[in-house]
Amino acid sequence: MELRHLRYFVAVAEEEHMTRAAARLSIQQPPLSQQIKALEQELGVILFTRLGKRIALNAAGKLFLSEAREILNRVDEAQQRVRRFDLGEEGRMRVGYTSSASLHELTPAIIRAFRATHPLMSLEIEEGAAHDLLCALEEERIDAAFVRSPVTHYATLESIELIQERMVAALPMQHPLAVRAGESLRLSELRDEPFILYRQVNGSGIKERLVELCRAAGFEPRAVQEVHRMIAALQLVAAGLGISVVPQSLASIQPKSVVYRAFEPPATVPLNLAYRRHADAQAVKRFVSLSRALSTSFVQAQA
Amino acid sequence: MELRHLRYFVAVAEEEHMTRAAARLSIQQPPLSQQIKALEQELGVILFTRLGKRIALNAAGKLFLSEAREILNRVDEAQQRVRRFDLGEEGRMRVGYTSSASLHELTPAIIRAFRATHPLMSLEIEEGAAHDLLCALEEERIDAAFVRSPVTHYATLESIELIQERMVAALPMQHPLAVRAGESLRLSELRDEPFILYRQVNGSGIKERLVELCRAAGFEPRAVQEVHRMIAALQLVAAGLGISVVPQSLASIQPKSVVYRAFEPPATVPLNLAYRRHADAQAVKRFVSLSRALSTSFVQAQA
DNA sequence: TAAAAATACTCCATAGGTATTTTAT
DNA sequence: ATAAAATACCTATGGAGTATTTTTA
Repeated sequence: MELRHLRYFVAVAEEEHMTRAAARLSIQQPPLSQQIKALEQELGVILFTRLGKRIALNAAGKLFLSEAREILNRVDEAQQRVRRFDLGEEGRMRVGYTSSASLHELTPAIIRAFRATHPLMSLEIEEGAAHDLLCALEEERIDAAFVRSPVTHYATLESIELIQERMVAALPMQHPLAVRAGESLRLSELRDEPFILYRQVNGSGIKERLVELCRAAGFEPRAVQEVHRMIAALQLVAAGLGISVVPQSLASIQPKSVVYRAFEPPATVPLNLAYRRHADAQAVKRFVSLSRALSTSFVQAQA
Repeated sequence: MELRHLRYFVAVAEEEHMTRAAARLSIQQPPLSQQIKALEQELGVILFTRLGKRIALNAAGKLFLSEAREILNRVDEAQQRVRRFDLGEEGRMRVGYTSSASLHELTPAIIRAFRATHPLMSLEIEEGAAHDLLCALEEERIDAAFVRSPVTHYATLESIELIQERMVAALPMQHPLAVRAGESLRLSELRDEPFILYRQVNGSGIKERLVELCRAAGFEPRAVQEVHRMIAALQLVAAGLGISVVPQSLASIQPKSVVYRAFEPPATVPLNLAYRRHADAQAVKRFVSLSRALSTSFVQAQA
């Protein structure tokens, strides 16, 4: 049995007239009669009662008509769904982000824009540590991730840099360096300071960048405390336990009892969007290009 | 698109190997490759990633696979359903009966037997007056009906006589004729008795038969009361308001205060099974032949 | 080099067309 | 007498087969 048989059957059932049904199907009457006959033979069931000219469904035919209609509808739906999926309009998009990425306004802006432009897409969002997210990406548990770290150690992944965000020193109010708030600072001035850092295993990827920057400035940061979340670090800074270095976007979180100073030359950390190199779902490509577009206009708006 | 494309697609998706899939489908590899290509072209969507030898579903293909499987399953189910329906194994069977028919043990016996032998069939039962049931039959609201009346006035209907049931006189205990209980009676002896009859419009069809019998015996029954249900008639007999004539099977309903006497020669009323003359559903034919078989063996068991 | 998919082409099965007959109104 | 379905037969599209090339592991 082929869909042709179902299409022909539905036409005859609806027209109750072979010749009209044939015209509607743009074929001649005899082949239509033949195909209907072939269908009945394959099923082993008579579907129409032929009373001379009149041709009408019998009880079995009525049952089969509803089945045939549903099948044909389902075929149409399947075609539409796969086409829309291919265009990236329909389907599922799972996006992960690290906590520090979520604090930058660009991340929620991208999510909002994607949701608005892809209303049929089911969009799932989850927060996680950079390493966990990148593993999830490789294992196809998510489709894209906003992270601070590079993806160089993940063979199947690729990333684009959305922005380079400035980092700032977070100092306790009573700290000597806090006096000249508003003026910029050289990273090497923090050489002997006690650092509050973030745990590597659960981190967002910023710690590695910070250590890299310090080494470039000629020293190894001395950690007095390691915390899981950057907000916790700011609270410890406010309590006077040490200093920290955080992305600018975090400064708004903890404005009291903490003084922020920019660096000169600037110390920056990237916000990256990671995805599988050979992601074949169009939705991912759309998400990436939308992210790129929004980040570009964001950078231009700042300048 | 034809079902062939879906069948081929599922085979390739499951085998992840064109040549093996072709073997499974009992065709050669090149036409299979062509059909898959044609499918992808018609959809406008690439379903497989070809990495040299490897051939595997991409994201769109995975979506389409589940759709294709469901469609093919649905086609199989539709075929099975219509075949089973045609055999009378599956479908819907709506049976009506008049109240007097339901009181004869044969009716529930037939229903039980049909239910037991047709477990997939949804069997709907309803009680009603003979005329209403026969109209419902003509209008295809039910498929068969147990009635006492003939179907001669209904052009599209036909009926078989399941049994001829004896009628008995129902007499108040204090009635003169009740003295010789156990002995048979001649119908003409009831010539001057006050009859309790059943209303024609809502009746089971027995009243007409009774009037017919009385006329054959040379008199017109004199009705002192008309009731809707035969059980009500028996209650009035018990109360001494008059006499009645009822099918034997009703005697068990009201044994107290009523004396039953058989007729000689016997007065009988049929139990008929009515259905549409050109009913095309096999289930109806099965129901009729089952009823005929059970009634035959019932008659033999009595003899 | 072997194994598999793609390409090129050929063939034939069958869907569909044409002509005619049958049937019922 | 007409209109429609069925039957018979023919045509030709396209699905499937054969031969070959391309590709990659």
